[in-house]
Amino acid sequence: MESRFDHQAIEPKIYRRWEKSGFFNPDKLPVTHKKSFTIIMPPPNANGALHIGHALFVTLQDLMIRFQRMRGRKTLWLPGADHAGFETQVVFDKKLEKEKRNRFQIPRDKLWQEMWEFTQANRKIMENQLRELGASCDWSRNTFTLDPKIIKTTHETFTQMHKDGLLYRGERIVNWCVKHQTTLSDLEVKYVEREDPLYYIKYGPLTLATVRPETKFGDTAIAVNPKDKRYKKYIGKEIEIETLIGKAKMKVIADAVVDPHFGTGVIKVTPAHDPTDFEIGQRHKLEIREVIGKDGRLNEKTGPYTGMKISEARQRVAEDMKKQGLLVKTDSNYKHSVATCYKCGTTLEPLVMPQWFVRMTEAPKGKKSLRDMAVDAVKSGKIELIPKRMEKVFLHWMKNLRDWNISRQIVWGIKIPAWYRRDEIYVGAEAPREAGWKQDPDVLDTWFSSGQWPYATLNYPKGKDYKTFYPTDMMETGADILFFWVARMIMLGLYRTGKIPFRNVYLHGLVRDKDWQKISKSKGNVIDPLGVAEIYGTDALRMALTVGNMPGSDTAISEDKIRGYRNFTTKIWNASRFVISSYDKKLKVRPRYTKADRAHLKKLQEIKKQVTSDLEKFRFHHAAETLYHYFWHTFADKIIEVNKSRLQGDDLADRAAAQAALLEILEENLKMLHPFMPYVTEEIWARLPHKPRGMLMIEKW
RNA sequence: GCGCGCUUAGCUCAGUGGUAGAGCGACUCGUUUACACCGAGUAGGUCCGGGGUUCGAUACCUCGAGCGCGCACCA
Repeated sequence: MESRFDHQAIEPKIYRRWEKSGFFNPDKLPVTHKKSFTIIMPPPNANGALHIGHALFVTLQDLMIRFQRMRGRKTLWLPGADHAGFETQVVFDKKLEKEKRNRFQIPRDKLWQEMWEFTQANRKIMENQLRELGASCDWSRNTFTLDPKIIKTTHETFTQMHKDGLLYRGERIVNWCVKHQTTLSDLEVKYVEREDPLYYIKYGPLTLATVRPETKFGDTAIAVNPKDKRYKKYIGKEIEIETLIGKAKMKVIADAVVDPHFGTGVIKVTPAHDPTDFEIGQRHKLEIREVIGKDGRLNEKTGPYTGMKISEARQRVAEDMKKQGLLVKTDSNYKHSVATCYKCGTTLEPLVMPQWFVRMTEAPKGKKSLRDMAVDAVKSGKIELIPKRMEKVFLHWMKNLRDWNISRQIVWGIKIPAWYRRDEIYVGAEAPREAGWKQDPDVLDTWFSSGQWPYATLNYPKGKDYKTFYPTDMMETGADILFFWVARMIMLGLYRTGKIPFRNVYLHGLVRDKDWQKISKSKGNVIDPLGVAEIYGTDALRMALTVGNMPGSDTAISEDKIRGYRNFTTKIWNASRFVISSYDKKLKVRPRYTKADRAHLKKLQEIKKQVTSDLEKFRFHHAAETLYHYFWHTFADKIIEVNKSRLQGDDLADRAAAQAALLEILEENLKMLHPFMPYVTEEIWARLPHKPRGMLMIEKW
């Protein structure tokens, strides 16, 4: 044996052996593997290379899968790739921008084709990277989120939800990104603190405070708090105001959302351009008067301000009001939070548009609401979140749920299976036969389809896989997509299949750099997992990502840490090399164990018990550390050292005992280390001084 | 505003109702054939602060401070 583990040469060979064995596929595992254990892989976005976060999920999921496979479970780890709707659209938009092109000038079919090719190319790269990271997933079941079966399931769900009254198309106020020219769900809104002028302006006899004077042309009422004595006499009356484009009459209404302590206690109500005002408008049946268009400019209802951008119009309106004596005062540094696009930071424009919404909190007849189904599943313990505290976060979010806008005005996604003709709506994958129906031009929020990933990939409802592997055992994913994805999977899974989609949810945190900085391209601290694996070995990277990584918490990684586990890889290699080379196969003497031998073997059993229990309880960081410490500082530093002389001794029975004990401890360590460090352990396993034996990968734990 | 966390050795973090541990880093010594990608050893902590429960708290409760995060219709 060489004195180093040559990971660059050996890793690819081992992966090929694993893949060729067929054992990644649960159907090809030995028949003794009966009870299933399933993880559906969160499909990585097919719009770029894998990053260190992906390496983390591969590490954790692969270690769970390998552990369970060795424990005799019929393990399925189903891989996939995500078309990642809006996210990919944004990436592709940037690519187009570099090429001095723009998606709004490219025909839909052509754009689709280009994006298809782009994502397929990325997929290939990604899948090979998953292999390099040692992922023992079943490539025969590899699925893309735009595969026909996924689209079919998604359309069926949409249709069924519509029938059940869980979906509606409504003119509601939505979050419009002027740059990306699409609406976003509430989750995709990022609120940022900002300082803006707060203008106190005269509305007839009243004065009110606003940060958006430019929307005044869309005002259709003035509101005060019903309990506010100052304004009681105005409630229900019409007052005359000066609008800058003529005089107008406006009704004063009372609504409890108005905070009497803010500003003057009076607000202007602009139902078309403010979420709160929209709701007030609904309650009081106010006219929705749109004065801002999708282009982010004021429209023809605004007289001289027509065509101006919002920011410009705001200044001009304020100036003009000042000229006319309508501006009472301005607070220049008013702090408030502004809704922005989570991708580009553009201030979102609340606009009223017809969109499809999922009813989250209202129950269809005789059934529970989507929210209640999910809340019950978690509260009852049918689904467990790891760490447990995430359940509180989950429930808190569920409490504040609102209806979910699933329409997106982009090209890249699954088309909404809805058809319109005059005032009629038809829902279904195919257009009705009669002429004149036009399909909804929008696509679905990507999370609507990925929310169905667990049962869609397993071919619900009739597939054999669905019957064998659903509900799945573990959903391992980032804590940052608990709401985006996990919550939706729980709700949609329960709705569609009547069963929970998974029993456990393990949530990992972010991988940060050694200075605890978030990793980003702009900071230049990106760690390429494949690059590090190339230098230090995949096993080292995997250990570095496992040790010290608690569920739900961020973790720090540094080159030093990875190097440390590369050294550990070398340690394993050399300790094994010593045990193997000093093992005398010809020695056919019955071993006579000493007290110390028995104590060592007993300790080994204790370690095994502890590691097993840690793995069962998802305490991977702890299991990894225990093994590291035991192998290095007990086995290598102590046990091997004290046995060196016995291996040369004349007492053959004692010599036999020493070499047998060392070999046994080594074998058990290799097994336990395998889920964490699959490559080096598999390679050593093949070199053990024994009759031909199978792969470590399916060795019994 | 509501909610969730974190605070332990220089750094990254474990951990337990009986006054503390690891890895990395620092320092000292060691070129003993498995391994210098090594070994032996040393230094370093009022376990954020106050109060409480307890025979005993770093650990449990409570208040507070600092930091981080999530949710929310602040006009």
